[in-house]
Amino acid sequence: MPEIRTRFAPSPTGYLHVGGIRTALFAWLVARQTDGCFILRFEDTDKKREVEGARDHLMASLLQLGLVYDEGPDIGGPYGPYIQSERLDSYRAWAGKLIDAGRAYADPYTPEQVQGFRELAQKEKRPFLFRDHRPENPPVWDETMPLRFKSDPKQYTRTDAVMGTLTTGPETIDDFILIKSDGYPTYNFAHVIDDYEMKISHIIRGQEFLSSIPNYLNLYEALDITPPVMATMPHVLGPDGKKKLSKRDGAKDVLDYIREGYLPEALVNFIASLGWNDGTEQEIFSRDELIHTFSLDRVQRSGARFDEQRLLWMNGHYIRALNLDDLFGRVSAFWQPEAGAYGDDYKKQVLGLVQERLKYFAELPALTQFFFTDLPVEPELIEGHKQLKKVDREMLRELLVSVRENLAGSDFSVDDLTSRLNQLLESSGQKPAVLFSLIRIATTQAPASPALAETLAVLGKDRSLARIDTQIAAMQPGDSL
RNA sequence: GGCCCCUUCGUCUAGUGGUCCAGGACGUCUGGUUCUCAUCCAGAAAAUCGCGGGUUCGACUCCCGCAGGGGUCACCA
Repeated sequence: MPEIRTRFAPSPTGYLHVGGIRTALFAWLVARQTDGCFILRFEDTDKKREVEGARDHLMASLLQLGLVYDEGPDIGGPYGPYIQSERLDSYRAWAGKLIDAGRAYADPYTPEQVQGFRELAQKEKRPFLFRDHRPENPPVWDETMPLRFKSDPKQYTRTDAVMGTLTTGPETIDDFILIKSDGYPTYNFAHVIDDYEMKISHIIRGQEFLSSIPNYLNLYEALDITPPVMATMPHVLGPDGKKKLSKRDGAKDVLDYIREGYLPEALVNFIASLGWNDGTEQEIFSRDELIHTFSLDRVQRSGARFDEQRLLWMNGHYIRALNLDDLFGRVSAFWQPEAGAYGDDYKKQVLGLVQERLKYFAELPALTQFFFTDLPVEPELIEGHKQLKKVDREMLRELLVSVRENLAGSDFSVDDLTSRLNQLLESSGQKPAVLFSLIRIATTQAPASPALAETLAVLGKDRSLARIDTQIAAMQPGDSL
C-alpha cells in the first residue's frame, strides 16, 4: 500500500476558526493512523487577498493544537517548495503539456465580455457554461490572457470517503481557468498539480469544493493522473445552525481559545466530535485514542452545529483531570497582577481550591480575587442573603465577635478549623446556613468561594482575623451597613 | 433558477428490517453532598425518527415523490 500522505492547504488570508481547524485535524489524524505524512502547503495564488502575518498565524494555530506537520513552508521537505507562489514554473510546465495536447487554450475575452455571456444565459434561464463560447480559433497563449482548460464533459460516478457514491452529469463540467491573466494559477489547477507532485494520497477538504470536483476529475484525466482519495467534509455550522461557521459571522480564531485558556487536548477532542464519533458511547478521547479510532467513513454527512457550551463542559472536564502541578504550570500567565507578590506554594493552594470550578483559565482572576486582594465590605452580600437578611443585625455582629474569639485560638489547619466551626455551630445554636455564610462573607467579600475551612486555611490566620475585624467594625450599631 | 449534498430529543449523536412505544452526552429541571459557587451522585422532562406514498408479516432503517436547509454556479480558495 502506498504511503498515506495528507495535506492541509489554507490560503494565507486570515486566521483559522473551528471549522478550518477540523479539516486540518482530520487530515492529521488520517496521516497519524499509519506512519504517514501530514503536509502544510500555502495556497497563495491570489495576491490581492493575502494577509500580512497570516502564514505565521496559521502555522502557530496548527502547532498550538499539536497538529504538527512533517513537511511545510518553514521546515521544507522532499517535495517543496510548499508555497504555491514559488511553484509557478511547475504550473507553467504542466500548462504547456495541456496546450500541446490541445487541452488548453487562450481565453480571448475580456472579463466584461464573459460577464455578458453569463448575464445573457441567466436572462434566458439556462445555466452558463463557458464552453458554449469556446473560440473557434483561439489566439496563441502569450501569458497575458487567461488560459482555459478544454474540458471533455462526461458523467462521473465516484466514491467519496465521507459522502459515499456520487454521480454527476456532463452539465457540471466546464472550461475553467487554469492560469489567470496575472500569471498565477487558479486553485483549481494548482492544487491538482501540487497534490500530484507532493504525492498526496488523500485530499480532505470542505464541502464548498464538492461541486467543482467533476471538473478536477476531468482535468486529472487530461493530465493522465490518477486522482487521490477524496474526502469531502460537511461544514461546521454557526450556533444558529443556519449557515456555515464563518469569520464574517464572528467565528472565533482558534488561537483565541488558546489565549483564553482552553486546553489543546480539549479543543481537539471537541472538534473531532463535531460530526464524528466512533459508534460507542465514549465522549472523551485522548489524542492517541482519536488516532486509533478515527475513520473517515464515520464522519457525519450533515453539518454539525458549533455548540460552545459543550466545549466549555469538555474543557472543564479536562482541567479537572489535570494534576495540580501540571495545571499550575499551564495557568501561569493567567493570574491577576496582585498574585505576583505571592509565592508558588500559596498560589498552588489557591489553584487547588478552584480547580474543579474552572471552565477555562481566563476565569482564574475572578475566581481567586479575594485570595490576593482585600475586598471592601460589601453590605449587599448580607442584605441580599436569603438567610442572613432575616437575622437581627446586632445579633450577627455578636455572632461574628464570638467567631473571632474562637478562631483566634486556632492554628488554622483545616482539621482544627473544621472542629472549631462545628463547636461554634453548637454553641451558637445557629444553622450552618447562617453561621457559615456569615463567616464566608466576612472573610471573602465574594458572592461565591470554595469550602469554608479550606478557604480560611489558605487565607491564613492573620488575614482571616483581620477581615473578620473589618466586617465587625462595619457592623457597629449606628453605622449604616 | 440549474446541479449537488443533507434531514433522529434544544444541541452533538447511536441506530444498516424485528432486541427501539428509539440509547448516550451537553444543556435544562429536581433531590442529596454541614454556607455560597462548582464538582460529584441520584433522578426527571425532552425526538409521532422532516412530510406523503409505497415494498414487507414487520421500516428510523429499503424505494419513490415532496418540503425544508445547506453548498455551488469567480481571472477566490
